[in-house]
Amino acid sequence: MQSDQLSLTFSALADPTRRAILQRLSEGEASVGELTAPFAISMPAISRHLKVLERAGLVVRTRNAQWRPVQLDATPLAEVANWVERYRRHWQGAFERMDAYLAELQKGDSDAKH
Amino acid sequence: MQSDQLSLTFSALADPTRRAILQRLSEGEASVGELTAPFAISMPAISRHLKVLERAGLVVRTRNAQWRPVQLDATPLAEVANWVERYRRHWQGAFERMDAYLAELQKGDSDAKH
DNA sequence: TTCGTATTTAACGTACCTGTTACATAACTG
DNA sequence: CAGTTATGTAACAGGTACGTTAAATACGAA
Repeated sequence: MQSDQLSLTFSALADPTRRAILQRLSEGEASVGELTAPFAISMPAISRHLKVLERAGLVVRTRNAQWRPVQLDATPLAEVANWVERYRRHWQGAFERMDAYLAELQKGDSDAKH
Repeated sequence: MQSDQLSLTFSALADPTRRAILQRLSEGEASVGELTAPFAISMPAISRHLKVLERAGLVVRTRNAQWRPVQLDATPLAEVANWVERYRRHWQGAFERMDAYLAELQKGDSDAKH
């Protein structure tokens, strides 16, 4: 019951096979067979992954004779980038605190040596 | 069977309730009860959402008497930002093509009028 | 210790996810 | 048309996700 675009996109991206498919497609369109080859799973399984990606708007499928070339459509990723950017200051803050902590450790360390 | 960090993070983010929890936590730590209040679901349900977020490394839980304050840890989002950035040129490309298409439509339009 | 508050865990139901194999469909090819 | 190739759908199984209510646990206070 999660039909909003962002949820759809995130759950599509949650599967490593689907992310690998997107990466492959970032180098150019491919047929279902070509997309299946690198994986140890059956073509129907890939076909379903493509269906998920299509539903999330991450790929588009055209038709060329008996092939159904698949193309990347990265548009929904803009929304993801947008969403995650709102948290940038938080993780940067965390990294800075980590740096400070490490520096503090270092300091305590050299203190202890004297 | 998806144990890599990125998959864990994406699936944690795939749920709107969990994203809302993160947003709330971005304003400061909160107890489980405080996190439950805005939602129409039970506290056990929220507790399990927190477990998912914790497993993904997105929150940390401490202890304060009978409360278990929850804090945001946005660190895993850095990896998400990193991942999605690799596709920026693709969605920007798509937007540009869209612009070009609209411009073309516009042009054809005014041509037709003359 | 006993009670009240905060939270987690247990047990359960329902639905979805992801893979499989077998079969169906679509389009080219002779 | 009959055969081949490419892909999708059906039916099934096992695991996971997410919600519920009831019971257990942890801690503070009287």
